[in-house]
Amino acid sequence: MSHSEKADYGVVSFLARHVWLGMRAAIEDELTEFGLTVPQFATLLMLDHAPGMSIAEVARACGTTRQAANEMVAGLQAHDLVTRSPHPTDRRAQQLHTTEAGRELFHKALPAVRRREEELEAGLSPQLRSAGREWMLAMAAACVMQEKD
Amino acid sequence: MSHSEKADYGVVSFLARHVWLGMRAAIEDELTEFGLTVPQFATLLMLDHAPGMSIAEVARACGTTRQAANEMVAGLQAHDLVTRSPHPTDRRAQQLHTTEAGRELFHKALPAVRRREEELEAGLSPQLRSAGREWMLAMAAACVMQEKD
DNA sequence: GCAAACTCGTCAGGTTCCTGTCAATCATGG
DNA sequence: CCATGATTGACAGGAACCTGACGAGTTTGC
Repeated sequence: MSHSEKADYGVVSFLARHVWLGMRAAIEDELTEFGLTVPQFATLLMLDHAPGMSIAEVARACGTTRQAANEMVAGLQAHDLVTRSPHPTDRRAQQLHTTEAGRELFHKALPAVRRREEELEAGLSPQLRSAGREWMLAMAAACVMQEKD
Repeated sequence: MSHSEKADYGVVSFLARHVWLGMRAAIEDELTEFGLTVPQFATLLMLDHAPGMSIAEVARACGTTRQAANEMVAGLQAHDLVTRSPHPTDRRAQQLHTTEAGRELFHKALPAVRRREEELEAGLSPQLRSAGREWMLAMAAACVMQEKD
């Protein structure tokens, strides 16, 4: 009761952390029914919108490292959900593509995740939901600004 | 440029994750000058507002496990920033208290963290900042609701 | 009063992720 | 044209965290 409302007193970062942890637990609960982990789902989300990404690009988009992304993609590859193929022009990089099974599983999992997120936001007004997204987009942009100092 | 603005397309959870990661990197950068890690600072924050908390209470407040909190407190204890003392009534629990050095270090680190957070929010209107907090508080509350199902 | 259920701190084991490094490859500037 | 720097994927090693379990202690319900 008190550990989530006043514990982060005055430190916005920890409030953001609690939101992320809570939402991750929610979508993790949905994804287990599809045999996917949260990072794996994130990778499928990226590859669905931008096929042919490399490991490094996925890592940057997910906010993790190349190694973690590499192991995660290996897991997806073991389940025949994605494929690695040599990049046509860059001989260092590998193109990642979702398989037919990967796309099918992803498009079944995505609605479940979206629905769960909407359930969490059910009690909020459209204005507040929009403002929350606006605030997060602005903060994310401000955070990437500071990285290049 | 594009990896933080459209990558989370439609999935709010990942947007929240990027915000948390960015803000954590920011305050982590400030805390290294004081020799503190982010979880250690979080623990000092909790203990400053509620002295005498137990390990388990700190773990719940920080959104982590008893073991992680235990090891973290051991680190703080090694630097003489907190003390463990037996609980007066509950013989299982241990009371955690900040030492004088712990309070002094914390009250030097807290303004640095606050200032860094304000810098990140510098370009936002007061209304948007307030709305962001309101959205996160509501989401955190909704997430703890779902946990007891 | 007492047994069952719960919570405390702790230990062991395993998983996940990160840092640091490497050869290979691409990009950039003189 | 070529040297320097940056990037990609991979490899080791370690740090941080979690799950599962345990004895000890407390709370709850009958």
